[in-house]
Amino acid sequence: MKSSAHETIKSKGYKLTHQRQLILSILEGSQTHLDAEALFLLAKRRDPKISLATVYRSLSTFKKIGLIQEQGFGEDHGHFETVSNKPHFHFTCSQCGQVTELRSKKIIRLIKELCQEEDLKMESMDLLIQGLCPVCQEKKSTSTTS
Amino acid sequence: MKSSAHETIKSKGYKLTHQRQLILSILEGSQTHLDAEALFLLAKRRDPKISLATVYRSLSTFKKIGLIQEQGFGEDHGHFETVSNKPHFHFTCSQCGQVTELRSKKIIRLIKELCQEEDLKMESMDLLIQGLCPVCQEKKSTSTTS
DNA sequence: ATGAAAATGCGAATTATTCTCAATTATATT
DNA sequence: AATATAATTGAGAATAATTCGCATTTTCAT
Repeated sequence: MKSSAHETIKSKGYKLTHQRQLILSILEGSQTHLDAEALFLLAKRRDPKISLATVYRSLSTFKKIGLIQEQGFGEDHGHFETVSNKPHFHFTCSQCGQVTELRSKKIIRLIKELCQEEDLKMESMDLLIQGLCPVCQEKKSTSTTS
Repeated sequence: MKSSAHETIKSKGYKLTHQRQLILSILEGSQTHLDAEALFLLAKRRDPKISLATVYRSLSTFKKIGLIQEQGFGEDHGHFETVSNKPHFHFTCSQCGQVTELRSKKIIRLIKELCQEEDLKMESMDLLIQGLCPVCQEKKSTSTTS
């Protein structure tokens, strides 16, 4: 059975400090992808003494043990989210930036097969698709510019 | 018909400077994902006067018009590559960091279908998979540490 | 060729991230 | 519950990455 993130931290020999618990809980509770600064600001509301360096250190530790992943697509600096066991696909509109979550069991299965064929043990996957959302397609076809 | 990157730059109203041509040609010629600094160093070999700021500015322009994409996965800062019409899948080993390129016509087709179902017009896709490469799986099973 | 607007190079300014080190804290052991 | 010890933290300095400001140069339409 999959143990909680807390167990994972301890099982890897890291200490379960409450700064780490706090940061983790913020990441888990957030639907958006936070960057270090945003995370720091949120964390500070619950622990005004927490340091930005600790946020960075925690993120790098979490990343090392696979609790989170960094997303750097189209952004200027790193954004983080917890790794969910359900891999998801992000469609980002190149015009308005809106993100749509997609999912497909079939595709996930095929990707897993592809990895097995190559003898790669998959831990996580993220599919990042860029293009035009329905609204922006509409806009583009309306403004009939050359 | 798809016009070349040069055409794209001009068609978007940007000037085709030779710094931009140089940077683009390096990106196109490179198989790896370069970061701004590496790109700068390479560019300097052909144009010793080029400035790092120009590299950054070009990258951001290219990104805006969709010529390149930024990859920030697992790295500390942004890496870039030209958007190819052939989407590819990256498998990154979480232990050694080695990248394996994968490809699957079937998966690409399914992803396209998925987008069509949702009325999303795809421009590019990138599948980022993380896990253990064969070598690191071997290592892990050998060192039978609790 | 000429002029206007855009892009460049340079260094300074800003932001993002990492490091150092003394003080604190989590955990295993008693 | 108290203690030892090794990891972690906070604070700010140090470093790295990115952007900005502006004088000069270049592109491109005329």
